[in-house]
Amino acid sequence: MKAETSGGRAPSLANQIYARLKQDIFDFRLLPGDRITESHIAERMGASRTPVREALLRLQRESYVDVLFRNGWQVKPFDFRYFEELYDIRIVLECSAVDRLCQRTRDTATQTTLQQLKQQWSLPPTERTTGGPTTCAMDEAFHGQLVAAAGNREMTRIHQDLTERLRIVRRLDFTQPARIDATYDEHSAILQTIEEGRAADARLHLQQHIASSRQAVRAITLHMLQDAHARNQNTTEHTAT
Amino acid sequence: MKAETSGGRAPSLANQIYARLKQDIFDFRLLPGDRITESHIAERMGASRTPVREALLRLQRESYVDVLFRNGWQVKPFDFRYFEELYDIRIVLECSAVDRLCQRTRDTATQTTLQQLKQQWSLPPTERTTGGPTTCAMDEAFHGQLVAAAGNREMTRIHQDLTERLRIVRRLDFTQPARIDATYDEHSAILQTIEEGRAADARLHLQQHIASSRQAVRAITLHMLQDAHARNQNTTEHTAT
DNA sequence: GCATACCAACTTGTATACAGAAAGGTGTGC
DNA sequence: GCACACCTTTCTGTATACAAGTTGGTATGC
Repeated sequence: MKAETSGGRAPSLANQIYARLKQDIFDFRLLPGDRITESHIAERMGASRTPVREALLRLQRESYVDVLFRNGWQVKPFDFRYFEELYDIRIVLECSAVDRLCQRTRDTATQTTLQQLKQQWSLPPTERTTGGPTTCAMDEAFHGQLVAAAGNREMTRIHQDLTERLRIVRRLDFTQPARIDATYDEHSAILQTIEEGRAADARLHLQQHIASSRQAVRAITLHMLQDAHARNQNTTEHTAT
Repeated sequence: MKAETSGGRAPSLANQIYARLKQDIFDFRLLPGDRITESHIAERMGASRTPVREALLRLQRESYVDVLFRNGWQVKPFDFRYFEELYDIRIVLECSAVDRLCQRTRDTATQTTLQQLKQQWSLPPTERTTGGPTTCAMDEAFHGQLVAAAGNREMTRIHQDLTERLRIVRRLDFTQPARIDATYDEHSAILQTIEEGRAADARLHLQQHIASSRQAVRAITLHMLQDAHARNQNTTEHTAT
């Protein structure tokens, strides 16, 4: 999972800066709409502009930031339609993966994967994890493994990409205990229907599962964003003068 | 369609170099497996290493090249499975788009798009274009518009990305007159079934259409590649000594 | 007091310089 | 003749210097 571009070596400065910047965006230290410059980041990270620029260009290609011609960079404003579209693509990709899995229920590798997942998600309520971040990572892994099991490596890559982009809003889904419980139940149901080869039902379960996550996230995101904005205005009063 | 990162301005050196390098790969001037260095490209393009590096990093993220740690760059070897996987993802995405269009056949915008496409593709054999590159571009546009009409901008973006990556092999499909004729017929059939709201049939038509393209391309690619390798060995005899 | 033109400070885009590391050739020991 | 070690070359990764251009403020004219 340490798939850096340089291979197994120590991550390059550019990669480190990339990760830190992304984390800053995720943790709302860099707010959507904020303006930033290469020099400031370079100074803050204790590096030169070159690796900073490389990181920013990568973040740009991943739609996290925009460059204004000779006028600095901007953290991309939140676009709810964008995230909902990503959710829809997830539904399409994962449904196709489920379809394929349903056709191959007799395949040994498929069975193994399904058994492993079942063991992880068919737990009684008392043994379930309750930590938000942990559950979030587990949920990501579940959907990722489902797609990966279908065997299309490139589709898996695209799905990982979607997962990355959605993480910023998705983890907010796992702050409510009710949603965590629902996740366990829904995952179990999905696995069960796949195992029985009922493709149509499995698709439906999956579709509803993802849709409800999307629904839950929408309200929370808006709230968090307003909160972060309020906090930001309290700490740094650059509105005066 | 001039969507450069810098906006409406003159394309930056980095973007120019990116485009030229990609064209070199497409035209088999850079063969899969070839080793290249930043300095050589910089010299050949009359620029410094900085924009060359930016272009290479972008090509790397798009799976055209790989970087070998402090040991140059390599044009990625042809991976047929990779291309077939891209074709499969196209099928999944476009089928979902067709599904959505079938649900919205009464929508005015949908009808307009369908009518436009129909006018373009429901031509008698005598009025059809026969030029390979032209037909290829038209085919790309057809499938792109189909996805775009479904309304998911992000899915449209991913589909464009797939189209870009597949172009290197896909254009080989339109060198045979029989395949061009088949394309016209198949596109007409797809549009007709969508208009009639027969989702299942439309999916089937589309699926077969893309699959046959994939099939046709496979053999041709292999042949072209061998050809290019042979030519390369004749012109540059770096095998001796 | 208002509008306009100029100027200075920043910012990105590009070029160049330097450092660390890998590969391949060369020479030496056997 | 063969193997191993060293060294030179070369290449990427990073830092720094320079060029081109935009923005915002200030001063001047009206």
